[in-house]
Amino acid sequence: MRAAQETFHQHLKRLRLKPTEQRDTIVRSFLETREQLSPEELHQRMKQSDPGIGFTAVYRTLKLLTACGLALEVAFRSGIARYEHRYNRRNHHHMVCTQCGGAVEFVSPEVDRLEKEIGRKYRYQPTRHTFQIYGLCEDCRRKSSRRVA
Amino acid sequence: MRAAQETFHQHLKRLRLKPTEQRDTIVRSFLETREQLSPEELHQRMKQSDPGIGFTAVYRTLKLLTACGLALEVAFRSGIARYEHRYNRRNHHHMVCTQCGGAVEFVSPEVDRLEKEIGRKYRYQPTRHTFQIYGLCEDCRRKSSRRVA
DNA sequence: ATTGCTGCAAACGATTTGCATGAGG
DNA sequence: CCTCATGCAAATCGTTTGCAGCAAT
Repeated sequence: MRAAQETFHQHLKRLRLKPTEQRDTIVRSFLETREQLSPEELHQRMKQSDPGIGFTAVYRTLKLLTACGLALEVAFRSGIARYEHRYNRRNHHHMVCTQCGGAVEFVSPEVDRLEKEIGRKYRYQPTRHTFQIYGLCEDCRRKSSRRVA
Repeated sequence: MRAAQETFHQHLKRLRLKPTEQRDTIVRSFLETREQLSPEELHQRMKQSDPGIGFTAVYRTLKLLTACGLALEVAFRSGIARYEHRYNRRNHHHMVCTQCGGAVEFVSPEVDRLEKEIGRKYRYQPTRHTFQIYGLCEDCRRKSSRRVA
């Protein structure tokens, strides 16, 4: 956590931006949360630590976090951005339930291998990828089959 | 193509909706196009076949096409929806250049295998997935290294 | 002092919806 | 006829930006 904050401050310094109370509050809130958050949710979550903080700061800080690699955008539904932090987190992916919106994480080294392999083949320099599986989770499957019966 | 239109009409019938001139025009235009299209682009493309068609019909028809499995949403940049048709198309993925926005297609049977495997493991019933690789294409890499030199 | 930061509200772009009119069964 | 579809314009949603005042160097 210390280290991540350090990374963030380095990034600010590089861009000649200023470390401020609000930015630190937002970053701390963000790093503390294990799940993915929409800007909206993060903003809500911060009402406790500092009720005065506005959307603007949240959006701008998430952008900074993404730029320095501490946050990753994972778009589950198009039109709503979601972010998750990259600090102390294994490289993983999500399987998302299209009914209830819940998600489970899974790890698959093969996907990283594929990224490199395909990149080489088409002469791209790959920097990142998205991989998400959509479907019905067990609970929702049960519920929907019950509805039919 | 015939078959795809048939699928679409079946879907309309199921929902007690009406097959109309405009819907058919939009579907035809969409199926004829091999690349992914944003609703905006599809709307433009139809100015030729029927200049009177509005955004609304395009958006609504794309939604219907997605619902009956003929269209797939592939979100390259968040905030702009893009659709590609699933008719007579191998299951493929995209590698997208973050600089110029260009994309190449690639096919990887492993990804489909992974979908099933992970689904089984976590007791999901997977229906689809997204997999995209982002990076720099050869041209853009050359250009950006030249700029440094 | 200077430069950048903030929250607010207005602006924005993509998508959706309400409504009066027009087309399909 | 009755229902649904259409195009338009207005509404909406998430996100971005301009601005006047505040805070950090």
